[in-house]
Amino acid sequence: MPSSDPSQSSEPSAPSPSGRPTPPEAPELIWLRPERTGRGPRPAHSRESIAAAAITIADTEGLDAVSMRRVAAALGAGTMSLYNYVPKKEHLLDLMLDAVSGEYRLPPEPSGDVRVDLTRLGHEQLAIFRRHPWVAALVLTRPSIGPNALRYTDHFLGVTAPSGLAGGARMEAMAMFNGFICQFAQYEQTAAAGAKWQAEMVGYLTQAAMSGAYPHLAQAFATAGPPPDPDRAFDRSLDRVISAILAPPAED
Amino acid sequence: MPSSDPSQSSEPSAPSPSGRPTPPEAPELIWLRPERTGRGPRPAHSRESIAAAAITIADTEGLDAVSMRRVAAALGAGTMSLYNYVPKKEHLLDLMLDAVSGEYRLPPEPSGDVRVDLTRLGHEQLAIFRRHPWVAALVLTRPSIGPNALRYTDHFLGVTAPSGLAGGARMEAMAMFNGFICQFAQYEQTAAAGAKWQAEMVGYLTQAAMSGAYPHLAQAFATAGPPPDPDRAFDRSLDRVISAILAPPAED
DNA sequence: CACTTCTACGTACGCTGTACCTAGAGAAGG
DNA sequence: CCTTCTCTAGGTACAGCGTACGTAGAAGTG
Repeated sequence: MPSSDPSQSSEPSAPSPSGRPTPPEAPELIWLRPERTGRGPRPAHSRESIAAAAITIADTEGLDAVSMRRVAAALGAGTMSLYNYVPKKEHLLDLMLDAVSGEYRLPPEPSGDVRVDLTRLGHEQLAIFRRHPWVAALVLTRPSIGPNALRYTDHFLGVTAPSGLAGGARMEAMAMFNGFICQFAQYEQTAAAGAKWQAEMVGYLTQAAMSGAYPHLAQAFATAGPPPDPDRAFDRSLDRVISAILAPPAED
Repeated sequence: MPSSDPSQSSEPSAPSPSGRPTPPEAPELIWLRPERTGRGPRPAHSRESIAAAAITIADTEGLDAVSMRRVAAALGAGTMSLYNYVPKKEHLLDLMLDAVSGEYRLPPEPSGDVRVDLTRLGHEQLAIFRRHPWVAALVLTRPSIGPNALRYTDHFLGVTAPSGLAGGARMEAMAMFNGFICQFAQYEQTAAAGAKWQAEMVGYLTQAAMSGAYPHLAQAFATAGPPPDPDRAFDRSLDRVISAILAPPAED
């Protein structure tokens, strides 16, 4: 089928006539690139194994430790060999995120109570974020929707179907839902990262509150009780988010 | 006063007796470090001018272009001189974020209507995020509270004071409020970043929806109307967030 | 068989953050 | 005054990063 005349090409996207074939329009999205074309030798690795290796590194040593060299070494491959599987490092991150999204255990059928289903889903999401501390920060800055994330999306849409909200509204709802949980997890992570940082922060805040320059902050400090249990705080806020989601749309 | 006997030092935080004085406990938080100690020559730059230079670079060339060398060059200084002002690059980012927080124009008195005040505040925040496209991604991953951010916090607490919520609850409310706006801005940014990316994403999604593997996604696609105006979508979702915030706490 | 197309991977480049060191400026103590 | 001490300025250097490019060989296609 590629035997058409190569001489005339009005489009600038045509393959260059030079030595290297210059794959004409390699999609930016890695999910649109086939993992295997069938020609040539069989690859020694798979996207799955690559993602797993990278995730192991990120879990144990942090996301900064995930470099192309490091992952390649973990696979027993040369550094540049990785680029046969992953055109850019960003795509490696995409693979990692989607692999983590594969950890969701989604019940096959909605329970019938939207609140119950969403609460369950939220807890599962938080558990995943806690299991992989690097995920929250990554997903906040890099939205990427692989096959497993699509499964999650589909599940969310199914669970919220009885709410009476339209498709677009449920998409927005999912964005709010995920966003809240992500940020909660991210906050937990940074707080847990450095005890010294947290101690200094508390000192700085109290000092600021007592300086008189921030009266409402001082008042809030005074009326604030003991630091809340994170799990209870999560449940409380998640409840608010779910309520916000399920409220009937405003008639403006 | 520092003429006490240096021989015995029971505390491990004492300056080491070696040649270098080893600044005993430099705080990790840059806001706890004095900008100037009074000794030695006057610095040629200020935190403010450094932050301004870095912000200009980030605004025009993106956050990735903000490197220590680049900022130093913009200031007409040697690369390593920057480290006299900023112990680590992270702290430069802290300076940038707080400088941007200084752009808030906060009305001196609450209007009396909490919803109105919060809506106004949200719009101002979104405007800032749109003015500085790099801020959203940064603040999502790096919470840092400088003096200007404290002003904002204080304002928020003041505005929400009539809501009847306790101090801690209003802190959580602020986290949700800021988090939502941040994420909205961040989504806008990534969507605006690459038209090609967006086009591919749409193609990928529709293809996925039609594949039959994601029935609810397909259904949502079918019932979804035209892509909503971003400003209207923001207002709609912001309204929901404010409602969630102002709802009385659950009595569980 | 030849031909094409793939994989594997070494080398190399430009860039990053920053540890360390040397000068010299200028305030503080005698 | 001079000495001393602390600060600033900035050069050099290093380890590590992402990745462009080129080459060698394996595997599937005609």
